Amino acid sequence: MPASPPARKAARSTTAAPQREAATRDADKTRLNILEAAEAEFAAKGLAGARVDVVAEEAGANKRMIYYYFGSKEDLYLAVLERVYTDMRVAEAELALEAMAPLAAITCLAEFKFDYPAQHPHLIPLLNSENLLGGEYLRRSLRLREMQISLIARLEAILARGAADGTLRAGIDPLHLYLTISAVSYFYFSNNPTLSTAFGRDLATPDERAARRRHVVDVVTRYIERV
Amino acid sequence: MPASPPARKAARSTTAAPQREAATRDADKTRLNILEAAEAEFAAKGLAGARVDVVAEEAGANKRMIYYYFGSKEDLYLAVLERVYTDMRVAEAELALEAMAPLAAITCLAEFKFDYPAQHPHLIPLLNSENLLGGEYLRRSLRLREMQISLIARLEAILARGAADGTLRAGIDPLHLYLTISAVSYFYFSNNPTLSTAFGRDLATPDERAARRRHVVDVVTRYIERV
DNA sequence: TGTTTATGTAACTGGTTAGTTAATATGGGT
DNA sequence: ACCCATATTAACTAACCAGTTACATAAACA
Repeated sequence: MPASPPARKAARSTTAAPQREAATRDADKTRLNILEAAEAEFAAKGLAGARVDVVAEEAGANKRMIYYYFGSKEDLYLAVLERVYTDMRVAEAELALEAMAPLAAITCLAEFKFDYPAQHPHLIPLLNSENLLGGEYLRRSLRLREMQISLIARLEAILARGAADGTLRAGIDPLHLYLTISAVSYFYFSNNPTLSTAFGRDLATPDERAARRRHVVDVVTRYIERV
Repeated sequence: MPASPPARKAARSTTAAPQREAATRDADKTRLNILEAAEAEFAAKGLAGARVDVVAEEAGANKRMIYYYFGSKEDLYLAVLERVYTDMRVAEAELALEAMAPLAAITCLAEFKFDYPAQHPHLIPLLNSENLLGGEYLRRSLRLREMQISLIARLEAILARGAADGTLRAGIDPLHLYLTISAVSYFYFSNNPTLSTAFGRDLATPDERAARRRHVVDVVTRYIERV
C-alpha cells in the first residue's frame, strides 16, 4: 500500500508581506534548511559517516532537493565547510584589535579563539574531519586565503606597536603566536572526550572551561609580555 | 571462470627453530598483519570511512580472518586504538624526567610531545577520529586511566621541585600545563592541512617543523620559568 | 595413522546508501 | 486564466559493504 502524502502546512496566501511566511514553497528556506541540517550531520558523523537521507529528513526536505541545490554529498560537505569557516574568519576580522593597547589586543584575540568554538560547537568537528581528509576540500575552495593572511599582518602590526611602546617583547613571530593561541584553545575542545577519559575527570564542565580559559590567557600573556 | 588460487610461499618444515619462518600458517603473524593494516586504514579514513575489505587485502589475509580474530569492525578499531594509545603512554612513562633538573625535565617532555606524533603519524588521525566519535571507544577500554594520572603526579612533583629550588614559578597547575604542552604540538600536526591552505604556505616542511619545535619549547619555557 | 582443532578461502547475503527517474505541484509573469 | 520555469515528491536502482556460511587444508596430538 502506498504511503499517504505527508501533511502539509496550509499555504498562507498573504503574499503581500515582504518577509516570507514558511509557505508551501520557499527555495531559499529549503536550501538553508538543508545547509543547516547538513552542518549538524557532518559535524556529528564526518563526511563518510554522514547520511544524505538523514540530512534530508532533518531539513524537512526531500532527498532530491539536496542534489537539486548542491549536486552531490561532497559538494554539500564543501558548502557547509565554506560557510562555517568563512563565518569564523569574518568574526575574527571584525575584532577591533587596532583600537586596543597591544597586550589587550592579543589577550582579546586569545579570548575570542577560546569563546568562538565554545559558541559554535560544529566548527571543530568539521575542521577535524576536514584535516583527516587532508584538507583537500577546503583547498579546493578558496578565496579564504587572503582573509587569514591579513590577520597575520594585523598581528604583526600589533606586535610591532607593543615592542615600540615597551609592553611586549621584540622578535615574536606572528604566525607561530597565532598558531599557539589557536592551539591551546582548540585542543581543549577537540580532544575533550579522550582527555576526560584519560584523566578520569569531566573537563567539559563550566568550571573546567572557565579554568581553561584563564590558563590560556595566562600562557599567552606570559609569552608576549616584556619582563 | 574461477580465479586460480594465489601463489603460496613454500612451507618450510624446519619447525625446530623457535622463531617461526613466515610459513604457510602463522596465526600471530596474520593477526599482527591485520592490526597494522587496520591502523593505516583507520588512520587514513576513520571508522566509518575504513573498508574491512581493504584491511584484509593490505594485510594479505582473508576478510574472514578479521572476524575470526577481532569479531567486528568496531572491535578491530578498538584494538588498533588501544595499541596506539598504550604505546604512547608507555613511551611517555619511560621518560627519565625525575633524573633531570626541573626546567630541563619539562622542556624534555615538551620535546617528546612534539617528536612522538612526528614519528608515529597514525596517532593523531586515530585520536582525532576517536574524539569525533565522542571518545566512546577509548572510554569503553580502560586500564589506561592510571597511566595518565600518574604522569600528572610526576609533573606535579617536578613543578614542586622547581618551585623549591627557585628555577620555576610556584602555583603552576600540572594538568593545564600538560594540556598546553600537548596542545601546542598536537594542533600543529593535526591541523596542518587546513592551516597550510589558509596561510598559503606548506607548514609541513622540515624547516617549518623545526621552527615550530623551537617555538613550542620557547612557549613552555616562558610559561614556567621564574622571572 | 586418524581425529581434532586451528587457520584459511571463496562465494554469498541482506541491508544500506548515494544518486536517479519521471511524474507532479506551485505560483509569478503575461 | 493560463503557461511554464521552478520547486518538489515518491519510488527506483545499481553499487557497496559488513558480516556469514560452507567448505578446505594444515598442524597438533592421540
